[in-house]
This record gives sequence, structure tokens and C-alpha cells, in this order.
Amino acid sequence: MLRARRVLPSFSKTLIQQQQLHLPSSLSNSKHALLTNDTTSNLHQSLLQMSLRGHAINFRHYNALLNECVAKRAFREGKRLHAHIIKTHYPQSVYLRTRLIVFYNKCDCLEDARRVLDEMPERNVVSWTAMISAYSQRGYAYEALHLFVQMLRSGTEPNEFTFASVLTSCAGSMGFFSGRQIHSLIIKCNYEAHVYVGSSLLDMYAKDGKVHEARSIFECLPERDVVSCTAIISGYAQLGLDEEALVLFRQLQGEGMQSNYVTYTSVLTALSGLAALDHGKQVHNHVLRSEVPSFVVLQNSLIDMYSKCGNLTYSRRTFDAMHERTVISWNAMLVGYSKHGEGKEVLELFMKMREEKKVKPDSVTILAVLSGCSHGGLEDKGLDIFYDMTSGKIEVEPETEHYGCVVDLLGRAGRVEEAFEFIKKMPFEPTAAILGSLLGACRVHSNVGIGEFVGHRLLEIEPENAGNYVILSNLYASSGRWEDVRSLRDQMLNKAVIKEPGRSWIELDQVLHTFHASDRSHPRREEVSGKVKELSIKFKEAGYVPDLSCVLHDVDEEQKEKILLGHSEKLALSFGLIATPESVPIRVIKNLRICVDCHNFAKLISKIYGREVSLRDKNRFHRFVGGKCSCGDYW
DNA sequence: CTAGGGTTAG
Repeated sequence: MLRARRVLPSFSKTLIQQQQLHLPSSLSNSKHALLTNDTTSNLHQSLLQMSLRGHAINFRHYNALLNECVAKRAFREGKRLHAHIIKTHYPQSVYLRTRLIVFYNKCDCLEDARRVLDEMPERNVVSWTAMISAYSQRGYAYEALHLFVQMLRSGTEPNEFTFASVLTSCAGSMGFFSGRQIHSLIIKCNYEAHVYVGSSLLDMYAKDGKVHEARSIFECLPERDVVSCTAIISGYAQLGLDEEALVLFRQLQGEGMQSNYVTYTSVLTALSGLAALDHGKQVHNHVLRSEVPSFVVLQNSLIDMYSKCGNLTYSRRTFDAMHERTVISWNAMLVGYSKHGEGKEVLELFMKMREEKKVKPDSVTILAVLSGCSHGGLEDKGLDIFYDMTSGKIEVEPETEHYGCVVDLLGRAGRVEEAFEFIKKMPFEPTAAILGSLLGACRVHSNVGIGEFVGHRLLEIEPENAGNYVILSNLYASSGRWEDVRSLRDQMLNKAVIKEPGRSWIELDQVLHTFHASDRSHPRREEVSGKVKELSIKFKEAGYVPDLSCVLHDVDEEQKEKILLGHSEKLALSFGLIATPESVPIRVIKNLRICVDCHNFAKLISKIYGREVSLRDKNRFHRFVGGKCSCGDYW
């Protein structure tokens, strides 16, 4: 012992001290205090010296050394240790080999981990589970499930660890094994009420869109913790059920749930969807006050929340304050500028990103930049970037969506023929989204020739989309082709389905006021629809002409006008005018694209009342000031 | 020795 202490570096000293103190084999508290950075590089030497000097290297040594390698992700040292273990000592140890699987997983070397499992003379539930969870954690769902099946075939019974891991890989049916089958196995093995298994299980159902099943699993859990609560909240948020997510978050918070950074991240996603700025600020305050560590993911979702709530200044402030940024941080910020039509800011930030070189742009980055150029009227810059991508100067493979951005870019700039030629030259058949974007351009720039061709092609691919009929009909109406308008309307009535009813809302003192078309549900509906009428009379005096081509119903003009005045965004705008102080902008959110007539209406509010209006629709932000919109009437 | 929830885009 004494000799060893003299010649061996500090790493082995740790071991010796630990043995003398009869500590458990993990180095627990002592490891950080006693180890220096160069210790693991001395590992091999230490081992050699120990065996040369006749010291028995026992299980405990190996385990401690392995723990070190896991903690430090010391790959080369771990590999040497592995060789040592297999060649000289404990070749049969299931325990040590399982630790090696964990070690290789931590080093992101699944192939090495798998080799350890495959070479194990015998396996137990822990070694199977270690490998299954390695696959699950790294996103290899197929491999995880496949191994799970092999485990069952081998006659090993899974435990709660196995189920919690394997369920992560079960979202959707994997063909040979479904989440439901695993669920029944869990019931059979009596793990359904286990918190870890339960949260994994409810998460699986939620990711599969089965939110009711997820909720009932959640409600049946005998105990709840942060993770299970977060899982159900984020389940709602990920499905776009933002209000449900918010309501549940507040309820669970009231019941004493201790939120952590994942919880906040999830609820922020819901608040982004709702554009609930007041709630968002409140959550941000909670984060600051509760001293939840500010992890990158949380900050990313704050950037996104502020930008989707219309406050780019706060987004940028969050972005600038970050010590570490991932590609998602950059993307969230770029998307923010892009949706607000701030093309210049998009390019500047993109340049900064490329200069810093800390983070590599990915496909989403380029999408954000291209659509930013498009919405910001910088089409030539956008085209340059697209060609940098096709020539390999930007290392991102162009995808369908990138081509779509270029079509949008050209079309928006009025270069409709060029956009059409571009589509013909694409290496794939145009998608409905791409044709729809060109059709929109044809409507704005009154190109009936191409519009008609593209429109009919689109109606063949997507006959169920009512929006396509409306745009093509607008185009016909603009050139007085009423016969075609009528026939289009008949086709639409036969084939189209209205998937999502139009809905607009506005946040007032942390309460969301939602309006549907021709709303009858809001408590102040009489007052609100009275205000819409009043405004329309006032605006007509200022030259407003209702754009009846936005209504495709087969009714007389008076009826059409009535339908137009019932649009949800007009109700929300008028409510904003009544209920908010003159000093603040009116912030309205719509779940679909805003219609031309409501866009005109908002312009007039900004002009005649001198109120700034911020309207977020499905695609982007519209900021109305003095009768003009930041989108330049193209959206 | 093995375990669950999270951020951008569409």
C-alpha cells in the first residue's frame, strides 16, 4: 500500500483512500475534490504499475476507474480499460460489462456499446435495458424496439426501467410492435402506476395525437411529479391545444407543482401559439425569480415566445444575453425577424452567424433567411443565397421547401413568369404549397394566364382546400370573368371542406377574448358588432368599399356585406378599439390567413383612429401604421 | 450497473 502510494499518481490514491474508508465503490463525493484533469490520461500507466508491482486489481478498482471514465467521457482511457478488463480480469462480470455499455453510450459510441452487449456471455435485465435506453436516448427507435423484442424472446422480463426507456421509441406504430401492445404488457407486468413508466406512456400517446388517453393515464397516476406534469402539458402544447396546456399549467401550479426549466419551456410553447404576451412575461418573471437555471432550450423558447407575441425587442434582448447559443437560438431569432418582414435584420444576423462560425447554419436557418428576404422585399439577396446553396458555398442541401421559398420570392416581387419557369426546371414535381404560392402571386399581380393554369393544376391536387378556390375566384373576379367565378363556386361547394373555422383573438389583462365568424358567444357581442357597423359606415365615408369577392356564398350583395362584417378579425379589431387604451397598439391574432377585406379594414383603423395595429396571421405579422401595412399588401 | 418530460421550420 505504502509503496503504491508513493509511486502512483493521485488517481490511484483516491482508490486507496476509498478502500481504507470502506466507502461504496462509487467515488461519490471524493471524486471532484481529489482528481485533477490529467488523472485519466495516467490511467493506463497506473494499471500497468499496479500489476507490475503485484497489486491485485480487483473489481472495485475497475468499477471506480470506469466511473471516472463515464464522468469524464474519457473515451480512449475507457477503451483501454475495457481491453484490460476483458483480457485479464473479471471477463465474466455482467456488472462491469453493463457499465461499459453505459460508458460507450455516454461517449456516443453505440456500436461499441452494442458490441459489448453482443459479446456478453450472459445478460440480465439491466444490461438489456442499458442498451435499449442507449438506443432510445440517441433516437434509434427501430433499434430500441428491435432489441426490446429480442429481450422478450430471450425470456428476460422487463422492469420499470426498461419500459420507461423503450416507450420513448414508441411514438407511432413501428410496424412490428405498437405502443398499445407495450401498454398492455405494462399492465400485465403491473407497472402502469409507476411515475416514470406513466409519464413515458402518456407522452407516447400524446405524441401520437391521442391526448385523451394521455390525460386519463395522467389522471390515474397515484403520484405526480414535475416530469409527469410537464409531459401532459407539453403533450397539449405540441398538438397545438395551447389553451388546454395553459389551463392545465395554471391548475397544476395552483396544486403546488414545482416547475422546472422544461415545464416553463413547454408552457412557453403554448403561449407562443396564443400570442399571450402578458402570460409570457409572467412566466419569464417566474423563471427569473425562481432562479431556474437558464438553459439554452428555455432561452430559445423565450426568444420564440416574444417574437410570436409581437415583441422583437425582447426577443433580441434575450438572444443577446445568451452565453451559449445553439443553431435553434439563431433560427428562432431569424424566424422572428422574417415573420415581421424585417429583411435587413435577417441578413445582418445571418451574416453575424456566419462570421462567428460557432454554429453551422442548417436547413431551417436557410428557410428563415429565404423567407425573410421574401417578406422583406430583398429578392435578389434571397436568390444569391439560394444559389450559394445549390453551388455548395452554403453547406445545406436544398430541399423542397427551399425551392418553395424561391417561388414565393419571385412571385412576391412580381416576377411571375420567372417563378413559373423556375417551377418547370425544379428537379421534382411542384407541391401544392408551391403552386398555391404562385397562384397567390398571380392574384396580386393580376396574371390571369399563368394563374389559371396553375390554379387548375392545384385544384386537381388539392380539391378539398377551399382557399384555392377563393384565390382563383378572386383572380377571375378581378378581370370580370363572372361565369368562371360562378362555376368555381359550384365546384367548391361540391368538393371543398372547411377544415378549420376562422378564429381571431386578443389578450386583455391576461384574458384571451376569442371571436368566431359572426360570433354570438362573446359576452359583449352586441356592443362589438355594433362597433363593427359603426366603423364600416365611418370608413365608407373615407372611401372604403367592401371587397365582396372575398365571399363566395351564393347570396345577394347585401348578404355578402353582412358576412364580411362578421369576419372574426373585424370583431377582434373592433373589440380592441373599444376595450384597450389609445396609447397601446391593438394586437390581434388570427388562426388562418387574413382576408383582403379585413386587411383593408385594419389599414383604415390605423389611419382614421391613428392606432397602431399588429395582426399576426398564420403566415406572418402585419403591422398597420397610418393606413399602410408592413407586408406591402402581399401575404 | 439500467428510466420518463423540452426549443426553431412545415
